[in-house]
Amino acid sequence: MSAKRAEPDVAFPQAGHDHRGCIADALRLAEQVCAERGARLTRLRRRVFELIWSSHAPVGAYELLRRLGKEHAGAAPPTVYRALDFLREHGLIHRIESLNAFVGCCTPGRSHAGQFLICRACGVAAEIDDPRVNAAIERRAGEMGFAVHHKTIEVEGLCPPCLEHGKEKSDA
Amino acid sequence: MSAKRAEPDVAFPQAGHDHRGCIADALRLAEQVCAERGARLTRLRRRVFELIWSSHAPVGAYELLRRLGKEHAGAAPPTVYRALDFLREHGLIHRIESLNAFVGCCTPGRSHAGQFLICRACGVAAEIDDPRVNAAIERRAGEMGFAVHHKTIEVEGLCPPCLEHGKEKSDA
DNA sequence: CTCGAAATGTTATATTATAACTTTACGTTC
DNA sequence: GAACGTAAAGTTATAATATAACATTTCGAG
Repeated sequence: MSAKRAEPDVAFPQAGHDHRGCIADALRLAEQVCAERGARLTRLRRRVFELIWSSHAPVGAYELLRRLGKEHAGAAPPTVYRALDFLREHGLIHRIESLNAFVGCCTPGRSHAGQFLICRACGVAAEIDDPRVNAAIERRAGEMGFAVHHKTIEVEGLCPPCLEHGKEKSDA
Repeated sequence: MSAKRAEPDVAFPQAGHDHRGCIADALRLAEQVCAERGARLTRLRRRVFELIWSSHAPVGAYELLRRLGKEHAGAAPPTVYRALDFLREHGLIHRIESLNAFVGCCTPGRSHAGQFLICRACGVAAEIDDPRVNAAIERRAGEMGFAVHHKTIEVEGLCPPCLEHGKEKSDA
């Protein structure tokens, strides 16, 4: 289904990358994670997961609801939020606090600092998990006697393709 | 009015610190910044600013509205949001994305990466501006060809006093 | 098959934020 | 100091995001 992704997909996708493959890979990983944990990736949860993965740009809960509603009668806000809660509990997606939106996790089961570079032109969020950034934060926190529980690192700016083409608001 | 703060107040306040002094200092700095910029720190804006500074814990817009409402007839959401917009434009406060809340800036006019350590027990947010954290992020972004525009760095955990006393939900 | 727990459906509402238009305040010019 | 223009604040309505609470359905374990 997919030839790419020998390594975690941490870069910004090139135009015309094999996105069908991204989705398939993500779904396969999600199934694997859920199987290991005995978590039930139901039809609804899987569908929400696919909708989130339909692009590399974070999606809002109500946008998911709109997309879901067309095929799923009786979908209401709790429908979506519960699926999102499940997916987050199992590390399959992340919430982008600065956008009130959700994006697929490229490395479920792995580290998980939750660091993102987010393009303000195309909306794409690239998950990075830079050990130097983590170390710098842990170090400073340690110096101040602060016990770190969770980090939110969201960097807004322009991704390489958008910098080059000077384009606005397309999608990936 | 205040003896403390020869240096920016970047640490977690000790119990019983001179908070009146914090407010007075913040207000003085804000007046200075506004004067330099020809910005009008009106009575309303000043009052919202004081309310934000009434603690070191970020405050929600509607909480500000409730506090304001007791003394300011006809206060409505736009009243507060417009004041918040003004204060943010001039770098006098920060928005904490992960809390949908606002907190005073300790170093208006200065650098401004907007990095916070936020205690999940007492709610206090300490603004740090760690050059190593900044450098690590800039470096990674540079390697990826990403042009950084704005960083959101919010670290949740336990501050030293709360770690020691194992206490919950007081305030500063 | 039955039971119990987990998932989902359903209705209502809380919380956060902004749009759009009106009125008031206030500095500037004459 | 009167007239004007702009910035600020008032006012009403509504958009966008999120959760509470209870009913029903699904589904696997036994």
